[in-house]
Amino acid sequence: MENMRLRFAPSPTGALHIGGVRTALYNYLLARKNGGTFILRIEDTDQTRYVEGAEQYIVEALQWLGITPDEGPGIGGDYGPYRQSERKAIYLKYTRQLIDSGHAYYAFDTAEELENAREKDPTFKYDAMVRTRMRNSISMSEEEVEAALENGVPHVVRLKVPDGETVLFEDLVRGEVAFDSSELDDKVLLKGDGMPTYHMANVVDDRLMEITHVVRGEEWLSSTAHHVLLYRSLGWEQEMPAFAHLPLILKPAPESYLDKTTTPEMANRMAAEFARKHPEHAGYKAEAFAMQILQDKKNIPANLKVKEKDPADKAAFKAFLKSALYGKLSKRDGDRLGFPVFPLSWKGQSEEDSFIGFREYGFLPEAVLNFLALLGWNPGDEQEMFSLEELVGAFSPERINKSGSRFNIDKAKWFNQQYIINAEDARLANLVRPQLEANGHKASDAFLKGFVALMKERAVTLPDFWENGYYFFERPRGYEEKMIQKRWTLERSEHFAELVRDMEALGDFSTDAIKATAERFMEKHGLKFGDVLPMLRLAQAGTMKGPAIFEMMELLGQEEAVARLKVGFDAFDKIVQS
RNA sequence: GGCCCGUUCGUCUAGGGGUUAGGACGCCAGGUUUUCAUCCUGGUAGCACGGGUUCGAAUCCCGUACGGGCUACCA
Repeated sequence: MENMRLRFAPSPTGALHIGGVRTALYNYLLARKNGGTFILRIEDTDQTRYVEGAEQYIVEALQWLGITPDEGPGIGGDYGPYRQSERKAIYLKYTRQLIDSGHAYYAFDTAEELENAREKDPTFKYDAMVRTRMRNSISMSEEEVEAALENGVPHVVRLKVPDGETVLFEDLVRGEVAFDSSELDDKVLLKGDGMPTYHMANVVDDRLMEITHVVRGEEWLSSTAHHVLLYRSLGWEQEMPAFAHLPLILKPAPESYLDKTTTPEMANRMAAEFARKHPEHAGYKAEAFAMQILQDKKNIPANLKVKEKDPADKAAFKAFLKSALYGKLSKRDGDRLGFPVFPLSWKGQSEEDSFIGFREYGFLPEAVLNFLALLGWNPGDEQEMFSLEELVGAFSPERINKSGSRFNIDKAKWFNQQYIINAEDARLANLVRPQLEANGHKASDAFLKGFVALMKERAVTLPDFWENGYYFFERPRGYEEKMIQKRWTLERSEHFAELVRDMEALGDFSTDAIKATAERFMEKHGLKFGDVLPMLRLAQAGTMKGPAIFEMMELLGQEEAVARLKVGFDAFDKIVQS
């Protein structure tokens, strides 16, 4: 298709959720794949939910991931402005057009009146049936309406949804979707404060910005019928964009994070949260029941069926547990489960509203991208590793899945490990340097590059470099005693003193030379690799885990490596003596 | 409750009338490695259920169950 134009249209209400990032990614991929345009549009029509810094966050997050818009606020483009708050006059114009053409009407019902109506009848819907008995320009006389408008009576504008029509549209992911217009309510188009609702602003902007494809989350599927009606009423049915509704990202499967130790903890947390959120059920001891359900993991879904005969407390707790365990991935899940669900860290007004991001957790952007791309889409072959460029080439909306996918942090970590292993040493060195500095260390570029080269196969996230390899920068904090008790004797200690002298005398402290020295030593005293190398390792690192010991010693340098041998072997003596 | 969408190993998924139901993560075992990790080999585990259509159904149809979304002057 020529001139394909797609947009990512987030609302600046806080940190951009990982699901939003995926929506942005899919829009970007589709646009790039077809040589089209990718637009960033800020949907800031809700003044009450506007959050300072959220727009900046969105821009930064997309930038970190390399999902760069062609048009947008701060970028420019021929279809601006790209913030909806700056387009008020435009929405007003089209709202008037809808009123004039009889597709929309003024409604003067107050929020309280509507609330009351809903309280009386929970199924209340502002539709063709009820609009004739509400206070609006359909039920009122022309004079009454004019007077109300002139007197500044607060009002909204609603879409006049036709009765008894079938609204059909083609979804790129789901195929044909049908709604009976009698089921649809008269959605508010223009709010009391003069701002448009999502529905109005979205449709108007998509048309004016000549958007050809709307790719968005499944939560919009239900209101798409309204949008189709809006396009029709505005006379834009021919230019209506194609729709693709993405499946949701769901919470991780409880089976993946619950084990013997976390289950009681989780049960207590769930019970506490339930008590906090539902004071009406205070006194109900939920812990025991939560344990019972969580322990029998395989049966969670079946068990969670809420039966009417259950006592109210139990039924309410079951329903609560179900949504806490399954359902859409939420902001709080990150903290609760100990991994990020946001691209970047976000510092909100409170602790409650602050979250760690993938970047700060130690993920590489390409790993996040790769993981996210495959959550709800697949190329149809068995390729798993994709660069952004490769994704552009392989992407096709037809291959987007219909059902929601559970977030799986283990898979994300695996991708990250793969990308770390394949990353350039110089790049990793720069990413790791801040951690050293935070711990009061400095290192040369050459040393750092050597360090990451030795450690990168052992790092899943960036902080692992420091946490598992701190001993490259400071002396071991202690020595794992088990191997020392097993292999070290005072008799051997005397032999090892000889090895220290040999190492100290070495003119060329290269890996090969160190190795040759160690081998000569072993041969002379009838020792095996297993007798000597663990001792060298422990003296250098304090732990049995780590990279190749001779290479490690070369990187540390002769002076430091030999010093560590001396200090270490002395310590070993004390350990076996005590 | 109503409307809409969905359901293949624990998870992400391929497969869309005849397949030993394939791959990846995880887990387990073995190999390589002085250790850990990487890497390699193998294993574990799945078509929600009930009807139908058909010679034959994971695949098509209907129903049920389950899951999700929407049901605001929020997006």
